[in-house]
Amino acid sequence: MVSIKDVAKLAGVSHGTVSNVIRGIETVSPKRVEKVKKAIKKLNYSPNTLARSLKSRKTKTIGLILPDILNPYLARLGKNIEENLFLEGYSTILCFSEHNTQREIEYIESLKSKLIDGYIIFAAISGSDRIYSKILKGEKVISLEQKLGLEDETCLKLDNFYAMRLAIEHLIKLGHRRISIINIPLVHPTGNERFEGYKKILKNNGINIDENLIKFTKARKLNKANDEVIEDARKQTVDLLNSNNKVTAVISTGITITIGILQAFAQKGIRVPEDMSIVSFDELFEYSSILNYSLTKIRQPIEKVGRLAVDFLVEKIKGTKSLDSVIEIKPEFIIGNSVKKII
Amino acid sequence: MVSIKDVAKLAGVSHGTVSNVIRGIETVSPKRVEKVKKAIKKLNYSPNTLARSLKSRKTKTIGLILPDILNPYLARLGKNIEENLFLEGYSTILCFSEHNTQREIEYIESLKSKLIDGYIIFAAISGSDRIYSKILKGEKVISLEQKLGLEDETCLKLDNFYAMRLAIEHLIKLGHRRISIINIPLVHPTGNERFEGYKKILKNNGINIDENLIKFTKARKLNKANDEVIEDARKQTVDLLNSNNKVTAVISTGITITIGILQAFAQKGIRVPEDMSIVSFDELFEYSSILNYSLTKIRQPIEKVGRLAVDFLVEKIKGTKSLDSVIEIKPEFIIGNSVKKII
DNA sequence: CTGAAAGCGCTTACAG
DNA sequence: CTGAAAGCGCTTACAG
Repeated sequence: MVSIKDVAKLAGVSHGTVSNVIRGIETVSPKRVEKVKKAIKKLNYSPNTLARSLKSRKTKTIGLILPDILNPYLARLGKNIEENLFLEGYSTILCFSEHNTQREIEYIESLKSKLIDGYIIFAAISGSDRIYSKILKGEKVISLEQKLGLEDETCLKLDNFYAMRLAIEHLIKLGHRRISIINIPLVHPTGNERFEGYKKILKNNGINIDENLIKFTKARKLNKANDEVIEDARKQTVDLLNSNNKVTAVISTGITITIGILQAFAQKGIRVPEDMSIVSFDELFEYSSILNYSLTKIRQPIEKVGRLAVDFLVEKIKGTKSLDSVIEIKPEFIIGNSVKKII
Repeated sequence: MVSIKDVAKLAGVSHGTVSNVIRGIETVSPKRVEKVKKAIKKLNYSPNTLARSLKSRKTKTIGLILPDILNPYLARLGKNIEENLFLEGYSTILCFSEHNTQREIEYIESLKSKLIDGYIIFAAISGSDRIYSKILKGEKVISLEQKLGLEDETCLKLDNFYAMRLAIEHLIKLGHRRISIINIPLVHPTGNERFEGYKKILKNNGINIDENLIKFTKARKLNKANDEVIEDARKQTVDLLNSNNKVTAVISTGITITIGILQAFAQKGIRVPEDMSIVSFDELFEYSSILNYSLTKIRQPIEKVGRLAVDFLVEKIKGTKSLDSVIEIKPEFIIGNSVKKII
């Protein structure tokens, strides 16, 4: 491997000077810059990032931790973040926690020993674990969807209350009052917020809460696959449909749940929107074209979240700006034709 | 940051001894091992991987380059590889080339300067570019799906001829003779192999090639989105359906194409399998449950490919084994009910 | 403007 | 069995 010394020798200068040329330090005379550049080209030299990082304490590498990559929302978010980091000159070490906090810890330990410059973390289950504030002490962190409870943390999350309001008020406007929810487990902060929103907004609109219309998928066990969540959602929906409760609309709190709901509908011969209306958090993207109707949905602005996460992290690393601790992102509401007008 | 010297001081030994303890060198006396371990725990010391790598020339980091992550096949493959690498103690730097060779090159250059231990590469467009053999000279590389033309390279790819034979012979057995193909562009080696297989196997079965039944999606432009491929496939399928050619079955050579085909079917009111049969390379995974029939498909054994890719790469890095240059993987053939029996 | 030198935090022969 | 020392390939004051 060709080192800075080889370049220095060929160019007839000290290796400190070569370093200065590479780093664009202005003090080097034009002739020497020329000679060094020629030598670099001739030797096809590229600096050893490891050595550079050892001294400079910057690795230009970011750790991105996501629960998984099969969920299309997470896949797009991950892709978007990686892309933005690339544009900012950072490499991304991507880690999939498989919704497993223990694994997440292992990843973080490994990343720490690599001296990465910062973290973007979509936490596995519950960010309330105090463990994060210990192992991530002093690190630059952007958290997504849920806070980790760090001292200096910026969290980007959906405004779940607002999102739920969009969904429910749309349904009410079209005449629905028997509105079911298939919800993420409450141990998950997102599940909790969406559920609280559901109850409060119904109340605000003078609709009583009916326990029979409220269903939950089970909390994820370690390594619980998306397939199991789908199956949970399917079962809960079948339960819902089997009981005599006059439900006219279902709110799905996540795309994996939506898939389970649609399975149940298919199984019970329920047509959308003729027999049942549905509003979904998140979306099917390419796959949506397989349906013969378009889903009314709450769209998370992935591009915006990805861009903000990277911008904020870069600012944090540079130390140029102090930031709010929680930034709530407003969703878009996309009206398809999966909701029937019943008045 | 606490360094090996701090540990040495606290333990009252030289830092070389600390290093030996950490690396599990047997020559250190038990008492000192004890003292060092205590000091490490007390200081919460973890070695600086950068410094270690600088000397040892091993970074325990692998670069994984994929065209994108939204394609569900690639997402699963990526996840699987990352998981296997994690189990082997490697971190994964994941790079999405966006089907763009230029970007791929930039990624490789960046990874090289990070002195990563090896590469797993699913090349963007055509691996025939001589550029790879230059920039990857001397690196440990496993290529997926298509060869890069390196001196010492192990390539894992689907046995496309065999896969196509399974598809066509199944169709023929059920009475189909007017079999269309919607194909990946021929510039892509995979597209070429599948198309050659299509022609040869039809011929072997005494069926003449009919140009009217052969359609291609357009070659990807830089950053061409999956949506555009879907749209290409939809258009080609509509063309196919609009011409009077008595087609009874369609072979899709990839899942993105399949989505476009299904869009066209929906648009033209074509029911599967009543009005048209379909066999698809790759699968819809979770999304398949949205369809009211199950797709007959060629399933790539993702777990096997992921496992093999990592095993082979680890062996390559250790230099323990010399490997074949191309390893062809047999697919599974999953019979659903998207093919109608017409005899 | 330039080079010699110290140092980043490790690993790794080697002398004792 | 142990420690002193060289060295990995850089960066970064600092003296001249």
